[in-house]
Amino acid sequence: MKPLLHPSIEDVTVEGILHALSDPVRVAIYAQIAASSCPQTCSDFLVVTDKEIPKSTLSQHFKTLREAGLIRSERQGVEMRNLSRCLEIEGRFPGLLPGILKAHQIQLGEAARRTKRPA
Amino acid sequence: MKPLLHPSIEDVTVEGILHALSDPVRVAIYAQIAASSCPQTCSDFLVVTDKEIPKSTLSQHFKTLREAGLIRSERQGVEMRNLSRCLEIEGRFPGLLPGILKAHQIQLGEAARRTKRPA
DNA sequence: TCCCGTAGTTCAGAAATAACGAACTATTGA
DNA sequence: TCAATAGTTCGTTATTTCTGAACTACGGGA
Repeated sequence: MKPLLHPSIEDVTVEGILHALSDPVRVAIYAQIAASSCPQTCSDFLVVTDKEIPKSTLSQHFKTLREAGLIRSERQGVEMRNLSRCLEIEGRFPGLLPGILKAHQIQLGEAARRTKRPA
Repeated sequence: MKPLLHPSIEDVTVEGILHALSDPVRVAIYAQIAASSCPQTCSDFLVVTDKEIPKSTLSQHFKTLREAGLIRSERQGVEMRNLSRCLEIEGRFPGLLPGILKAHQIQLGEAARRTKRPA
């Protein structure tokens, strides 16, 4: 099995980051990894946004996030620990990730309000 | 010909914005429209990032930006004037676009420095 | 040591999306 | 009315994404 690919921080591109986070499932995954202090496994996300995700699809999503430079994945025994590279990215592109995550939060809040008080 | 579609600001999504700006050509177009005080036409972008873009492709790129809510396109005589909706978006997702545009600028600056002093 | 269970990756075919040339529509000016 | 300019739409081709099935990797018993 090929070793996992982690781009060095200077190879990370804005387009790559935006593409990785332009998918609702991936941005939800990334937001949780970035918000959590302890690393998250893939299996923590078999259900995202009330939707079941096949594990092969999930694996591809993690690959996309990893190769965009957003997360670092390390094998820890039988499972894979994923943690955010937000500090590195903040050093290179200050404000980018906070802006995206904040916007994501706002959108989540609006959706919650809509379902709570429907019309 | 169908009238152009402009989503109302509450229908604009973070994912849509990120997807629209995850393409190098589109982010370059949008950055120029956002930076310029006067509206820009499609034809201003037949060459972007030193690459010729076929006009049908260009038209699709503008459609993507438009339907993501990033720009407003208005016919003015024979041409189409495009202007940024950044104020509206800033009202809904504060910091999102500035963060992305700033990161884009940083990346442009690095690329320029690399080609000026190669190796 | 040899299975077995769990966690995740890889592969391959199908489905969805994007690119672009050719044909079309809309507007202006001669 | 005709020609020229600016963009859009359509249809085909190319690329990307999704997902089930098969596979790899590691850990823990018997």
